[in-house]
Amino acid sequence: MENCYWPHDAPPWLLSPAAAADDRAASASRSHSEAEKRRRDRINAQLSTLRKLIPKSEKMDKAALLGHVVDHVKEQRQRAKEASKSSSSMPSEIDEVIIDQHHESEHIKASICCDDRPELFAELKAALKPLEATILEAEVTSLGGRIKANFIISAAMANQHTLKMALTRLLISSGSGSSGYGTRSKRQRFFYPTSR
Amino acid sequence: MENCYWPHDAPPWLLSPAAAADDRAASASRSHSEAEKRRRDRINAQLSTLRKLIPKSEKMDKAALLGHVVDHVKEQRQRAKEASKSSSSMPSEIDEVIIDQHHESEHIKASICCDDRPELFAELKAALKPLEATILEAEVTSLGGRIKANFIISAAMANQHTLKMALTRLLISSGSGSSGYGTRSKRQRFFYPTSR
DNA sequence: ATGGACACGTGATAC
DNA sequence: TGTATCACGTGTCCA
Repeated sequence: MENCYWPHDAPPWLLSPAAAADDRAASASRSHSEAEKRRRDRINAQLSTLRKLIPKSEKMDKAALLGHVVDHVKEQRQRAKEASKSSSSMPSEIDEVIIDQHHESEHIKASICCDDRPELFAELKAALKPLEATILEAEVTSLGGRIKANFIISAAMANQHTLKMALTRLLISSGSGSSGYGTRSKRQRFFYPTSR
Repeated sequence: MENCYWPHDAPPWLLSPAAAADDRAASASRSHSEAEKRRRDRINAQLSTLRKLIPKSEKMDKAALLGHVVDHVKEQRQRAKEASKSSSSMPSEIDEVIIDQHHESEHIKASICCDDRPELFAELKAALKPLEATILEAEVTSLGGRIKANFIISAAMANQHTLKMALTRLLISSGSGSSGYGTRSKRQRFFYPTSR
């Protein structure tokens, strides 16, 4: 820098000829740096609000902060997945049969939710037998006399309706009380929590 | 830049005297810019992994990306809060009474989980009456014959034990089956979902 | 040509 | 001292 003769200031003996060009260049440079500062401020503002959201992130490097942010997002992702999984595995008060095929594979996700009764497992097995469907995974959760069964079944997509029919039959026979397992109180026994 | 005579190269006629200083300066400047580039790369790497985590963020500005990241974190935080709240408001199969005072305030969080029966509300009210405790909030969730009641009570901390005794008495009278509401099956009816 | 977004090199500063 | 980070101004490309 010290070796430059007139890097920024124009020589005194010529002013008018290139003065206009110099002025325009200086103005452009000024607005350019100002715009760049505004951009930096926007980024740093978001970084600052991220610091408030992440615990113990004061005194952290920018890169370290962002690293903890990615960890935080991934952790929350995992928690959400587990929460939704455990929620979907819990029986509700609503009798239902859900058939779900996805991923273009030959795996069918089936779930049934109904009142529990001793013979249910046997009936379920009998209902699935004629479909020649092999059960890949099974998860059964029972709470307070209600039962929720989630299956992953290897079967052709054409069997979806048959499967749904078979499971729905179990629902109906459950509601008729024909099993003699004992009729439970018919009053509403589920209230959604009052919000706040 | 063009006005500088020898901004980076030393003049040919003097080499030895300040050459050492110039070399050290050049080396320092090089390592400096290299270190700075490494720092930028680290930050941009985290930014890049954040882009993979946030949907539809491929064509986004850096500042816009970070903005969406803060939104994402806030949303997930809210979802986690609601999920944990709705989870804690669901009755489990375990009879329990929980008393919890926090925040150094005079608010006591109390919860009871037991079999449901018609007179439970009245018994609860009767149990709370002698404590002269005013109920600030009440949230009752009932599922499959089980009930979970969460209260926020304004009472002195000294009453915690009395409150716990009163609520535990309700648990015991529930277990004795003296209410004649009907004895439910004693076989285990709750299985935790098989992991994975 | 005008402004936006990015990477770069540099001075300042803290440990 | 060197070795980190940060903000700044600039060059450059793109719409």
